[in-house]
Amino acid sequence: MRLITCGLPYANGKAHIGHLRTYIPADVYVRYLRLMGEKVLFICGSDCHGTPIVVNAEKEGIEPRKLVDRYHEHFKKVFAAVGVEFDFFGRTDSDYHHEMTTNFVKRLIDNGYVYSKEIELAYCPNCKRFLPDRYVEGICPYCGAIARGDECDQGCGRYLEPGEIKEPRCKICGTKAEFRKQKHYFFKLTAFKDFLLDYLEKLKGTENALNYAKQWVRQELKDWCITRNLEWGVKFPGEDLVVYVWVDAPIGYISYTREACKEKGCDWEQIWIKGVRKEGEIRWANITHFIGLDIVYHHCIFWPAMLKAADFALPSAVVASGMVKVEGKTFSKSRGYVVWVEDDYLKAGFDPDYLRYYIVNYTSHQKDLNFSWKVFMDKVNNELIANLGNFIYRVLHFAWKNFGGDVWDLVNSDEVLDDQVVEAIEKARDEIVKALEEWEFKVASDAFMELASFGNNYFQSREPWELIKKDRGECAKVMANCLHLVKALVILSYPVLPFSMSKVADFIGLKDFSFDDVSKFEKVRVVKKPKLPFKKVEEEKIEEMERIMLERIRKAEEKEKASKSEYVTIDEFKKLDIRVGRIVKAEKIKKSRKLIRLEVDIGGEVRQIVAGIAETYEPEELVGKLVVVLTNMKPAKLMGVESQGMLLAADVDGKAVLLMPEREVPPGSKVR
RNA sequence: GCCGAGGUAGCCUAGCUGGUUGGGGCGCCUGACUCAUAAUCAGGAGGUCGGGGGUUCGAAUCCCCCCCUCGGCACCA
Repeated sequence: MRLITCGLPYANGKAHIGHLRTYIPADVYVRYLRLMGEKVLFICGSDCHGTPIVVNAEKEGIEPRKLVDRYHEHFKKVFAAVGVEFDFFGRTDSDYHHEMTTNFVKRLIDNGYVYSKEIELAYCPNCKRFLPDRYVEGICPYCGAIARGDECDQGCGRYLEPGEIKEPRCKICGTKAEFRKQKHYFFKLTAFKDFLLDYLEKLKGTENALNYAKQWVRQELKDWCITRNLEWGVKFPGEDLVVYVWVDAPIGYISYTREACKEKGCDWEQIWIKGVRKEGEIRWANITHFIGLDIVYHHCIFWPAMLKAADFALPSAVVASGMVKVEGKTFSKSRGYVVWVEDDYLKAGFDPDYLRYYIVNYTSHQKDLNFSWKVFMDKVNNELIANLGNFIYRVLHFAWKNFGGDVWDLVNSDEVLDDQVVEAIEKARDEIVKALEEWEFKVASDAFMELASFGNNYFQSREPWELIKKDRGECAKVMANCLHLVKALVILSYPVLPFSMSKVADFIGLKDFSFDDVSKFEKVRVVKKPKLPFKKVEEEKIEEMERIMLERIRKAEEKEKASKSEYVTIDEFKKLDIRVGRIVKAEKIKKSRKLIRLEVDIGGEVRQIVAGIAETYEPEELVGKLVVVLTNMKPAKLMGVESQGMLLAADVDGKAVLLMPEREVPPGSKVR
């Protein structure tokens, strides 16, 4: 039994075209393997833990599980709708997964690969808890931008070590966080450097994944903190901590396999523990991981090290899909360059097979894929329909109309197939088999498109529409060849186009087919009135989709503008010259209710400042006090008196309460 | 900055252990045909193979420099 997995979708948002770039090729691959007679288990499931889910659930005021329920069901629905058929689709917040993870972690501990260490972590005194990952917000010590979690994602992009972030604040309540020591657990990743170097040399898969991983391992590995301060997650044995989500998520592959095996009656330990063969230090399992480029590190480094440490067998291949672009621009949910599978694609009524074909056929699996509605329409109408669909339909329709679907009465069944037809079919099949070995799904799909093209050529050059008038027998012979081609095309393209080809298979009474049937001689008949296998994509519909996308991009731009003006960059903040000053003189401005005229020493210079604080303060009590002054405020006249600065004060029900330094400082001290 | 992957006609690409006129598909132009979802078939136009230098009898293919795009640079799910 061979295991194929897909990276677990994070149950924190809806499915978009970026997800499908991994799942659809994986599904295509599995369907091909099955047609070739391999026994395959295809599993996946939701990744349900981690801080983003907890943070978002908190924002919505619901339990994390509720949030997870929502997206878990969403993904299940979307996968079914686009024909990605997993044997099992689990979730990591299930009991079976928790049990598996706990046992796995215990094995890591028992084998001596886990140790504890005290580290300093941000702690919110208000919420009375440690702030893991995305719970902290602060200032990047390198560039001064606002940093989120342990990453300066708005500014320099650097990763921040625990304790490095300046002015940490709790993301939930906004309280200033403090650093407190706490014991955490680390996985001895460094112990696996040589092992990983060896493993990565032998691991199969796409180069984009393997090269990255090798480069990382050659540089420097660090031990890996595998615990977090959260309620939501798998409990770390004996502590009030949960295991880091990236520890428990891949273990999902194992727990889902076990559940799938319960249903299918196979042996999960055979797959994950015994493996298929041993080669030096490595015990290989027959497992292929399909993932996105963003999680190569976890699958090629953490994961094999964990498996090795826990005494499991190791995956044999990691296949990483390239990035997705939308209308030529880098994929971005926040900027509107996104195609939501359900809302944009499925609800608009497009055939899922079209998207499958586009994703598989646009370019090599490893390269960037650009999704454009215009290109989508062109590919579907000009390639899928004009070539493949047209050939199938013209053959079925012709045979049905002129022969009632059965051409065999007029054909001597032996020697009826043309050599060139047989050759073309075998060539296409061989190319597909070879392409799949290299995970080149475009090459595979090009092969059956080329066969369809051959079919059109064959049909055109034999002119059955002329033959039918002169020689029905000859015409039947040509059609026998064409029907043979249709059967081959149905089988060879079925993995990419399962919905449409199932329908076509039905027209010719083809059931339970496999690659062996591709070149096998059978008397193919049209058993029911054929219908068009594909419906054309309408130009108006595409224009509508483009409008929707443009509108979304426009809205995103507006939103970004708005949010930008809400934030102040450090440079903008630096423009403000804020200093501590000592009030040397204070008097009420006559005829005013609120204004007090002050003379403030801001370090060698005395400024006249008018402040609206008379409702809260008497002039007498102000003299001698230290206050905070914005000194480069544009001067303005109030009640005829010029104010050359502004006192900073808290607004309490419309009344000013002055900010004062917490201890004696020299006037002129800069505030920052 | 460092590392990786790329830059081949409007678009997607093959070729890259150097060797006859750089292949194919989509689009475009012309013609043919009508069984077919104006589908199909034949023919054609279109490329200084990112730029520069070098090695060689000969380079898209090897070496050097530069430019551009995308991604990664780790405890972020």
